[in-house]
Amino acid sequence: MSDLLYLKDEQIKDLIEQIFYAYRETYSDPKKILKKYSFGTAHHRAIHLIERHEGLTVSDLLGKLKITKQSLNRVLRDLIKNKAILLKKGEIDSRQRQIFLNEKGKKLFEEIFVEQKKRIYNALKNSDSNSVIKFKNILKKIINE
Amino acid sequence: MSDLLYLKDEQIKDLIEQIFYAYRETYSDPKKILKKYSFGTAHHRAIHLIERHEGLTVSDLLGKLKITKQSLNRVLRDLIKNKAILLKKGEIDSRQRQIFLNEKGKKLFEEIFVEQKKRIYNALKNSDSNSVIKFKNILKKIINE
DNA sequence: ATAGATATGTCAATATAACTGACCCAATAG
DNA sequence: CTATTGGGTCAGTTATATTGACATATCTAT
Repeated sequence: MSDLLYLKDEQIKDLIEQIFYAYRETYSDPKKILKKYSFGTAHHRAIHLIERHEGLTVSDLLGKLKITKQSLNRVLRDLIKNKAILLKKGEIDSRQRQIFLNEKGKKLFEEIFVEQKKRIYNALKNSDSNSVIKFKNILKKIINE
Repeated sequence: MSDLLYLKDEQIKDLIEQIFYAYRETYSDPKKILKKYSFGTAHHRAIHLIERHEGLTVSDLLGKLKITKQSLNRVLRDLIKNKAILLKKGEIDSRQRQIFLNEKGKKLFEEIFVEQKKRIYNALKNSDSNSVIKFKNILKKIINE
C-alpha cells in the first residue's frame, strides 16, 4: 500500500462519503420542479441523458442507466404521455428507437438544469481552470472513462 | 454568464452526468457482499457513516443521510439484529443514542471497503497529490463544506 | 425464403427504500 | 411542572427497481 497521504484509506473513505453527498445534493435540487410534472429522479436522469445524447437508442439509454428495460419502460411511457420526449424508428435499423426531447421536454430540461446548475456553478466559479480539468479527469477515472 | 470554458453549460451538464456515474459505480461495487448479509445500499450508507463518525447520535445520522427516522429505523433494526452495530445511551443526554460498529460490523465494513476502495485507488494512483487535493476541494464546494 | 438472433415492448409479481401521519415514552429544559 | 426534544413504532402509501415470461417486428446469415 502506498504511503502517499492522499492514498491512505482514511482519505479514500472520506471521498466515498463525499461522492455520496455530491450526488444526492446535485440531484435533490430540482425535485420541486419535477414534482410539478409528477416526475421523480428516475425521469430526471433519463431526461438528462437524452439531452446529452440526443437520438440515442433505447439500448444506449439502458446501458447508461444500467437498469432493466422494464424499469426504463415505465419512465419512458410517462415521458411520452407528457409529451416530453418522442421516439423515432432508427434510420439504419428500424427495430431501434431513437429518443429525442421535443419542445416540451427541452423546456423541462432547462427548468431542471437552471436549478442544478447553481450548485455546480457556485462550486467552480472560484476555481481555476486547471483545478476543474483535474476534477473532471479524476471523475472520469473513477467511472473508467 | 462566464465565458470561461469550464463554466459553460455544456461542461456543467457533463459534470452532472459524471457525478451520477461516479456515485452509482462507487456504490455498486460492494453489492454482492451486501447481498450475502441480506443488506442493501441503504445499510451500506449507514455503515459507512457510522464508521466515519463513530459514536454519532441517531439524529446526527439522520442529518447526514437526509431520510426520515422511520426509514432509518428499519435500517438500524436490521443492523442491530445482525449484530453489526450497537446503540448506547448518550453520555451527556441520555435521551440520545450513540451508534457504534461492533466487531461484526467492523469486519463487514472492511469487506465492503476493500471492494469500494479498488475503484477510487485506481482512479487516484496515477494522479499527483495536487490533483487529488483539488478534486477534494471541488467536491467539498459542491456539497457546501 | 426462411431460421435464428436482436431490439423493443409488455404483463405480472415482488423487493427495496423511501414517504406521510399518528402516536408513544423517556428525559431534558424552561 | 409543563413543554420540548430525542428516539421508537404502527400503518399505509409511493417511487423505483427487480425477475421471469412472452410477443412482435426487423435484421442477419445461410
